[in-house]
Amino acid sequence: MKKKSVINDTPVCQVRMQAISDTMSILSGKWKFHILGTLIEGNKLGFMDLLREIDGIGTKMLSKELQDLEMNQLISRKVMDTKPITVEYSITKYGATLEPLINELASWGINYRQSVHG
Amino acid sequence: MKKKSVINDTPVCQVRMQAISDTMSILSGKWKFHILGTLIEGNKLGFMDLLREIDGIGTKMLSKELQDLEMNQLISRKVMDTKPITVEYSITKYGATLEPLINELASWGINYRQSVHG
DNA sequence: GAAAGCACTTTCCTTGAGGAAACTACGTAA
DNA sequence: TTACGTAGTTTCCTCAAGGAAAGTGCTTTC
Repeated sequence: MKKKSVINDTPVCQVRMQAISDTMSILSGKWKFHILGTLIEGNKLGFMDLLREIDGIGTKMLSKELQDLEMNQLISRKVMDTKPITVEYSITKYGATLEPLINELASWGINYRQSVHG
Repeated sequence: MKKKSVINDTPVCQVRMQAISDTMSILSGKWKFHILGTLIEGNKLGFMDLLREIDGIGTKMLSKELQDLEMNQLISRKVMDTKPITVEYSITKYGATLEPLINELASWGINYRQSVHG
């Protein structure tokens, strides 16, 4: 019989572990943080704006990641009634709650770089 | 000629974006946060302890992820002079600086779950 | 001397993430 | 009428992440 875990076998740990998996699954992939970060900085942006802002991303991935983020209510998509139709992507109120997390991620990375090189 | 980005074209944004990529690259994969979280909770743990604590992980991935984390100075590996040799994995001082990030990740996930269901 | 525990490594395999390029569709400006 | 800008979708391809299972080497216990 397999031995049971000790540390992670408390309800609080299970919930925490599950929560981390949830968050990482919602924010999975190479581009989500970049898109969210750009939309937090830039307020309202079109598809082509995002394509230009986010260095290296292609149309397929941008389109797919935007759909994912919209599905999870982190960003909103609004089709504007302009001559060549334009789309406005913006961060939602809920998406904005990720700002502390993104800041933490960024500042940890900056410190890491300094401690490795400096 | 390709238009330039506007929002992300400031040095501070470039640095932030790079920092986020750095952090995510160090903490990439399915298991790093679970391993780090468990070691923060559990202090000193052996290979088999971790295998039991982290639900679903296999020996190959555990071994590989532990090597990654050790290489990046986030955990330390100490071979003990016991009869069947045992190994003590523990979080380093530097690895412990990830605690706020992990907490933020966990609490965001918990809030997300509540706001979706509750 | 057989089994079981520790700590891994190796091999083989599948799936999915992600990139490149082409294509759709509509409207405007030159 | 040709080109450009908007906003994507579709197809094809590759590579790396990750899982399963078996093997390695050592030691202690039954």
